[in-house]
Amino acid sequence: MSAPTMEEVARRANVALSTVSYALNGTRPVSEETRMRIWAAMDELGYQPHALARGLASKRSRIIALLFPALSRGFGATELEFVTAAAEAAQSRGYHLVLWPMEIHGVGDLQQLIRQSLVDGVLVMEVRLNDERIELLRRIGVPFSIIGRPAAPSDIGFADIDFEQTTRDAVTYLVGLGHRQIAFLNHAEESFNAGYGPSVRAAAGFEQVTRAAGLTPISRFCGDTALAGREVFEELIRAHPKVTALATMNERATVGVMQAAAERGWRIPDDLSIVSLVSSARVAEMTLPPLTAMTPPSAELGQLGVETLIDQLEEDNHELVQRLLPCRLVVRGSTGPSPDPALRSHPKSVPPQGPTG
Amino acid sequence: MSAPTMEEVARRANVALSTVSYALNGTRPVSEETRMRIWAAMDELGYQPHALARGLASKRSRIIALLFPALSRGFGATELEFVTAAAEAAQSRGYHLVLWPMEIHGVGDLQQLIRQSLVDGVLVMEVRLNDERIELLRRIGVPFSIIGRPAAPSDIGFADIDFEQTTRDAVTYLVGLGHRQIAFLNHAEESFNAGYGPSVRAAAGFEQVTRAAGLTPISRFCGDTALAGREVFEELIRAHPKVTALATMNERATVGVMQAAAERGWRIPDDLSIVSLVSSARVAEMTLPPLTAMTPPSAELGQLGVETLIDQLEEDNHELVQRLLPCRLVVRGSTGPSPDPALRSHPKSVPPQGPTG
DNA sequence: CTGAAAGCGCTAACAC
DNA sequence: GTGTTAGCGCTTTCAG
Repeated sequence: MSAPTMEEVARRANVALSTVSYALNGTRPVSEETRMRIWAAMDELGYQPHALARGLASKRSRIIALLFPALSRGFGATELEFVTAAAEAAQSRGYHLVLWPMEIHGVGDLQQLIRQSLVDGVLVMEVRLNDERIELLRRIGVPFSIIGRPAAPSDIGFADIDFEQTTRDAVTYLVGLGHRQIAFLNHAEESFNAGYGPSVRAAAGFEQVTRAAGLTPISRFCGDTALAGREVFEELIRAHPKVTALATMNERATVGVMQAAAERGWRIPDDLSIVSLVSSARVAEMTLPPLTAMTPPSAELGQLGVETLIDQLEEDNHELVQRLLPCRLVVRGSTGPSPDPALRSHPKSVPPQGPTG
Repeated sequence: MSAPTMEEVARRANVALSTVSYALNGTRPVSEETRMRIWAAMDELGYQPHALARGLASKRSRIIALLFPALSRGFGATELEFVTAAAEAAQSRGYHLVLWPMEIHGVGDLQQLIRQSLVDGVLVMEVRLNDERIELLRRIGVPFSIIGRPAAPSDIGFADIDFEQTTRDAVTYLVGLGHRQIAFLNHAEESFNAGYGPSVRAAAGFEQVTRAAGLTPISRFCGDTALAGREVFEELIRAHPKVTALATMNERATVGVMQAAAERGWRIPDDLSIVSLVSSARVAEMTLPPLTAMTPPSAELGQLGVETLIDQLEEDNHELVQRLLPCRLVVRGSTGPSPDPALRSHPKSVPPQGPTG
């Protein structure tokens, strides 16, 4: 009933217990013949090494922790894909992935968890520019890699979406469609000020690309809600009536924009083009028309994050991996050639109408 | 630098190593005074028990595995919320949650994983009516609990959405709005035939409630894509032109329905009401109008699943927990009073138009 | 190339 | 109440 141990394997193969260990781990050469006998014994018994015992003796648990902020903003299908990919990558390298949901500021808990010596390393996601967790991890000396980038990532491995490039690509695409007055709807101002990476870097990318194209950058902060989207869009259009295209950072706000546009009698993409920066297919396909979006390489990031970490754990002189991956443009129905803004209808004829009306 | 051990704590508190262990686990009474000394020593040293050593000695790792199908259909925000809740529940009971992404049929891998004695129990999600994993788990003798229900769940703990009740509630709500011709859009026929629980049970619930209300049940299978949604809806309306309300199982199909309705010139909810069965807020709010939906109790399910499992692990004579939780109705903009079907516009005037048009 | 044996840090008898 | 000690199943010296 109980699982076979290495000792039983050794007895059955007529070798010393340690020889089985060596054969299993390749830590020391073992003659072809004995190895065969050992293998045979192992699968006759259905032997699997005991993970805890192995970890205790070797001081390497082969478990890594995925640290993620509990139910935070913007946690959706994209992040799930990421988590899945991370777990699969870990598994395929013989590791396990444990989930540590945790408030960004729950640094005390983190330390406790790590002191339990359960994990060899930590993968951190949703990293802020100045993230307490990074500093703590570094101080404790646990190997870790991160998804996202802190302010000065000089000496840590990371994988991140290239938000600057993504934003540039999106705007370049809009410019290619003939749009000249392009606005950028960022996350809320608080996020930006708090140094939230996507917000800060997308803004930088937008500045660059619009200036490089000889356009005037128009941008707004906007809370991650439909209501905020409506309000900000209304204000934006009043201030810049000639805007014909929008790049948005948040899907809920995007829906608000679409509502507001519809109430104005504007059709998408005929009167207004919208490209959503960083939207998964699942979400982008929920709107009418479906959103042209920059789709994040979630699976690649998850895999890359894990690989980076494991390399670091296994190789002594590993090279530091720092990778930026841009999102892929997926054209759906929310973008089209630039209209002549002067020909669009005016808002006065359509009474404001609630989303549930 | 290296973590303090129990021995150091014992020395510092002037007690035997075992006394520290007893004080820590409450396995044996320890006098108030010594316990205080031990506690003091523990937090002066910042002691945390070594998880692997403890697990090896006690034969209980305090790790549970979450078995989930890798990137399967319908895996989204809802499931993520569930996973997060499960991880939090585990953490708050002193357990860790490891992720085991795995094909439904990768039953051999499951066995290997379990033989490693890494986990005390397994939490299975996305359970099919006849799920190979359940049978294997039972045969191996690992404690487990499940989210979802297999065909004959007589002797295993589970937590599941009450799809029958959920569907009844949704239809009852529509009936209350005056609708009399209500159609049900199930998942694809293959899912149903494969015994996919949500599909089978929601269908049963729909039958019951419509008959009880003296209505004729109208239902269709429908693939989980917008295109399928459009096609099935068109066929449905041709066959049953008086249908004024729809209950749908899948969000993508729902979007297709909304497209098709819009092309017909029908307004939602004025000409057609839609209630989405089992949609998270995040997704339901992406459409225009936002979807009235039955929102799954994801967090509760995750927590319940973990609690059920841990109870089973810790108590000897645990009672079998089998819980069904209905979804909560959240009214948004896609439902309203029943229109007079005769007054709705006819499709001929509006040319068919692609989703990206 | 192989074997013997000393731990890894803790739990749980078994003593007193 | 507390102390002593034999493992848990494996890795890894140290001897051959």
